[in-house]
Amino acid sequence: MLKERRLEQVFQSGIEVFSQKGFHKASISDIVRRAGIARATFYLYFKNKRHLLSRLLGYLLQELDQRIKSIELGEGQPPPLEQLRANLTRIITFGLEEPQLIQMLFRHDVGLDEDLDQELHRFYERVTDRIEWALRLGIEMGLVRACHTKVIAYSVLGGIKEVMKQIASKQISALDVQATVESLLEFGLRGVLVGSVER
Amino acid sequence: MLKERRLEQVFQSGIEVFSQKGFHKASISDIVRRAGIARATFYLYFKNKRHLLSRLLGYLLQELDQRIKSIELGEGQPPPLEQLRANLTRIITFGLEEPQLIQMLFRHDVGLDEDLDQELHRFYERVTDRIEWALRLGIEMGLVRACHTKVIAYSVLGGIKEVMKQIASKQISALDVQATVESLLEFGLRGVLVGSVER
Amino acid sequence: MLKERRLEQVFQSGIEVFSQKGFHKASISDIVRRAGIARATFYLYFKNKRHLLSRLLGYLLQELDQRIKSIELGEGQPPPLEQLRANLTRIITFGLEEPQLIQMLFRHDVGLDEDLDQELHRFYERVTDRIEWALRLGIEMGLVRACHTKVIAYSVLGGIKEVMKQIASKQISALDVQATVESLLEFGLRGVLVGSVER
Amino acid sequence: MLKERRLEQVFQSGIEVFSQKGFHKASISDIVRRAGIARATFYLYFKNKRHLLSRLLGYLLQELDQRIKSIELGEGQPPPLEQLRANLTRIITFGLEEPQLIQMLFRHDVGLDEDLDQELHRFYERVTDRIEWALRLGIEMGLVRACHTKVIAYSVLGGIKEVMKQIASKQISALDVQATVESLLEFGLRGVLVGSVER
DNA sequence: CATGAATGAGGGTTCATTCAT
DNA sequence: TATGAATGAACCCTCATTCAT
Repeated sequence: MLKERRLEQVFQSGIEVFSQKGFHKASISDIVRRAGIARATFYLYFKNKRHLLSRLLGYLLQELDQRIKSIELGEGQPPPLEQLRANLTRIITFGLEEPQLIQMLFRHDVGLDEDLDQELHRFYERVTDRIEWALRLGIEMGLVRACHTKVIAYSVLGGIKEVMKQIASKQISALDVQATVESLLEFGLRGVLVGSVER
Repeated sequence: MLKERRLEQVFQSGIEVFSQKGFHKASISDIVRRAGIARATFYLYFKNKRHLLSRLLGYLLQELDQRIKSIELGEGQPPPLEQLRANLTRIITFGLEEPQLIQMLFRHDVGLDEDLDQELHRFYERVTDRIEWALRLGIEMGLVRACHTKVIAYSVLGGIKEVMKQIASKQISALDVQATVESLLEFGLRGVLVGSVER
Repeated sequence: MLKERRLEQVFQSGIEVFSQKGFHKASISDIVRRAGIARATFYLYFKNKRHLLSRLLGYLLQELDQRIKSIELGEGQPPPLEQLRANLTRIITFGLEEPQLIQMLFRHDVGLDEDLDQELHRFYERVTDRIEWALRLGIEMGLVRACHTKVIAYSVLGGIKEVMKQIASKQISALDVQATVESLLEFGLRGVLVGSVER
Repeated sequence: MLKERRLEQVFQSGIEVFSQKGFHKASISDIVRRAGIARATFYLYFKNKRHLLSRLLGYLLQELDQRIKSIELGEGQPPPLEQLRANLTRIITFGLEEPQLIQMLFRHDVGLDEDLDQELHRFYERVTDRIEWALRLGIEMGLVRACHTKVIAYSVLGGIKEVMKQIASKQISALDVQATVESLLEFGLRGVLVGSVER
């Protein structure tokens, strides 16, 4: 399975180079040099430079997607709050495990390719939709205060993104995943003010 | 004042092109064509392409900075909450007034230039520092719950950034600035759960 | 008029390189080196390599077209035979004057580009159509023997092309244009056998 | 005879690809894909791409050579005219039977390789030499009018080449070989004018 | 000051050919 | 023998920047 080995090398090199230099400044030379292969070999595995980035981002989004599970209600399910906590924990943990992938993601928010832009856009919309849906559910159940769900959803998304970014760039020493998750949860649920009653 | 007129045109063109295409895909041709000047003329006003972006981002950061005033305590000052609300209102309003500048900002978060990166980084640190400082002050005053101030600060920053991004790209119909501001405030102060006591 | 000078230089270099190496083996480097300009300068004048060849062949076909005048009947016109002779003379003379253009033409008979192929095809069809038309006219007038006009037309065309090719490559020492023209005329009109009666 | 089968397949594929795309645009991939063999296998049979074309053209020239027999005089031989007619018939027939080979030939008149050019050049010279020789013989025998034999020889060659080209590309519906041959013969022998006496 | 013309460095991609199995 | 994988040389083209007027 030499071939798979090669592919893995190119993937890894791509992640490193794209996360450090960004798509435009990353040259095929950079990537193949790091992967230890010849220039033309690259094109055996990928149609072109964009194709590699597309594959990498696709993989990343998939991994993230898998870590975000919809809140399920009903008998035998953990309480919603627990499910929320689990989601956050998985995401933050992933950010710690794969900081380069996360950096790569945040360097290519927009503007590379019609298709890629779309894919990213859809991913983020999927996430905000889930958040909004959860908020609406909470409102119906009387747990969540009536609010402008769209604004709050984007706000939540943005908060998580920024924290992930800082974690990925080691600005937050988030070795203590648990504390970070709890901070985020507390903030999102009760805000910063004191005096919120305990549930 | 012909010269200033020229400069203004180039600035405007730069904003438009950079916000639409991003730095790398934006070509000098694009900019000068839109500004109605000759290629070489561009270099009379700017050392190079990055210089223009640098100037534009510098201007933007300055504008943002001006709109974020430190919370001042003491007699004769409006209550802190009011000052917070005023800050948010100014920022959101600015995002509505200058969506292209905001989009330009978010397309160049990182990776263009050592110096530019630094400048942006410093700006965001200044903002988070202020947020952290305010949080700590609130904690001391017994208004704010003890928390991981760094995580919360980034979370707040991220939330505002994301909302600004959506406003700038018209995803949020934030014609009603006030409602958006209140939503953000409520969320940040009390979170989403019901049952928070009124102060 | 420096610009025109430049253009002329590129044209000339293109003719030389294309006629010697053919389109595919000719590199932009070859052309610009010979023209004494920088690589990028080439692209100020031509969209790409094919564009240059296209322009050159277009020019050539136009020149050839101008030298082939339709046989005009009627009072005050030179006799048809004379017009025929004049056409041939102009073409052969042109081949002597511009051997490289002719060689360039014959190196790119087909297969470069859908559009270019079409253009060449149309040119040759125009020529054969004229020949056929002249033959049919001659038959109607009782001057020309009934024959398979299409086959004869292609045969005539081919004969002239081959002679031009040899002239352009100096295989035929056609310094004596007149003799060559007469030979071709005689051959086409009366064939090789003796005993053809004089008209 | 598996090997011969392989070789035959490659030959056939080469003919098809070279005749359709020409040497430069034909890729080894095209050829091996069509032949149903692996890339490297190609190089077991041929030194390189040019080698294949060389072999194919060599074969073609040989076939053509075989079909052009020198005019033999003397007792027991068919009359010269008959021999001429037979030559033409064989050539034209061959063009109908193997149009792709003919197209391949005409796409590579010149400019591929020093050696190949030479070979083609020698072939055509051999043909024109034969034609010239026949013309001179005819002149000596009083059958052929004195003329510039070289020009006429090229003219004859060119006529036949062009007609072959059109036949190979189906532009002339030469299903009726006999008529085409007679047309060519008549034209070459007596030209287009009426009034040539019968021999 | 303003400009159109000119440039060279550099990038992505292709493809004939060879290697290792 | 047969092959898929690997290679490096070469090429076209773009573009930010400078020159000469």
